[in-house]
Amino acid sequence: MQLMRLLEKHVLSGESGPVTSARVEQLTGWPRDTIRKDISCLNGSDGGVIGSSAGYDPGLLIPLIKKALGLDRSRKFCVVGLGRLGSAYLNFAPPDLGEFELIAGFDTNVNRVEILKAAVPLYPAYKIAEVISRFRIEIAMLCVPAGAAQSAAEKCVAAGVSGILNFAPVALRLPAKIEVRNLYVVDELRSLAIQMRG
Amino acid sequence: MQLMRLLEKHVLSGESGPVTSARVEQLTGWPRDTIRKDISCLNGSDGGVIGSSAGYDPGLLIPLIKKALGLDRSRKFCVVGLGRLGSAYLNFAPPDLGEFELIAGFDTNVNRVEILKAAVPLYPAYKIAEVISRFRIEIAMLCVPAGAAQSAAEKCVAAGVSGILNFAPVALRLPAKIEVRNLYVVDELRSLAIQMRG
DNA sequence: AATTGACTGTGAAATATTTCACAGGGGGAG
DNA sequence: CTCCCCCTGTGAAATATTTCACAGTCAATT
Repeated sequence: MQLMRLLEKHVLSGESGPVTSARVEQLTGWPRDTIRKDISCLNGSDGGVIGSSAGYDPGLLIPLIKKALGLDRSRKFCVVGLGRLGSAYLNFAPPDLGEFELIAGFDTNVNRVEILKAAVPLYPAYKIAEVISRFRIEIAMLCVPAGAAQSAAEKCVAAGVSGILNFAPVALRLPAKIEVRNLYVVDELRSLAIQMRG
Repeated sequence: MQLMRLLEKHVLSGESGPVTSARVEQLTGWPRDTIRKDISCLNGSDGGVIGSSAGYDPGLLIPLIKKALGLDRSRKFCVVGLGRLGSAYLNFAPPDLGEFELIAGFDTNVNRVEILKAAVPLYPAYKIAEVISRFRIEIAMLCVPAGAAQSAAEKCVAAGVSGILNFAPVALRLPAKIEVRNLYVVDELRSLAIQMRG
């Protein structure tokens, strides 16, 4: 009932025309029954129905999914730590604008801030508080080294960020109301290895 | 029953002495009951038991989890595409050796291959087949641009790779026996936003 | 205009997972 | 030595999810 959150991306994958549950199964590996069941949750209780005998119209389906998941408004985010990982994401453009908006990049190394080129302004780390609160940035992508992660996260939170995408292999300790999502590459390798064992 | 795959990392998080299910709950947010239940699956049918009234001994628990999940042997992997993202992971050292072993890096840009410094040998892309099969590399971290992902993946697979960690925002089409794990940053942002909506 | 085929919608059945509740058991304090 | 408290282990109950089966619908084709 909630995997449909991930559905979107694949449906978006550059195809046009209606999408069938069977096609989504091909693309994602999730059973078509589950997909239909999930999508059917979006059907209005008034009997309004999304799919037709031709499948689903992405132009109709995707906005509905987004609304259901609360992804129907833009959120501002920033990149903290402009090492290789962080700077890789500076050039990252979300596929359709209006969902997430990259506002700024930060690094303690003033040289980097001055030298790097990016489509958004870069600031030295001491301006984190100011910039985050000025622009009302909601999300921080944390790309700093493990040792710096906790304190950088705390700064962001103090400045008003309420969600963190954490690339540092560290379990952050933050107030419970702050949402954290960890992207540990080792864990992804592990998960992959487990799938492969099957 | 299978979330214990993710358990490891947090238990590993640099503490010594026994770990209780309540502590794991603090660290991970997963309910302690679930954790106990999951771990109890590892208990021998002969009545042998892992935990004690003090909690779990990580030195005992972790190897058991690894064995249960098939993570008790080393797997070789390589990085394909040495742009900012790929080169970021060249310096990436898995926390405990013996689980994953980085063997090589590849890039189509011969300059990069020559200039970049890394702890492992770097090769031009045309050597992918040779190197992967020579070293029997099992996993490829795919860090190439979206447009190059499909063909790079096919090369790796043809050379013998059976698992791919895909960082390119593209749905790869590969034989079903190949395990693919996609790391789409946008999707992670989305998941985070959904959690935040709660 | 009727027939065929492919697709969705959805209750009901089958599974899987999570939560509960409580029976041990061990360690430390007194 | 005994009591107390905090732990695990685990069946059973409560939920949640997935799978099934099939009725209903649209579109294209003859």
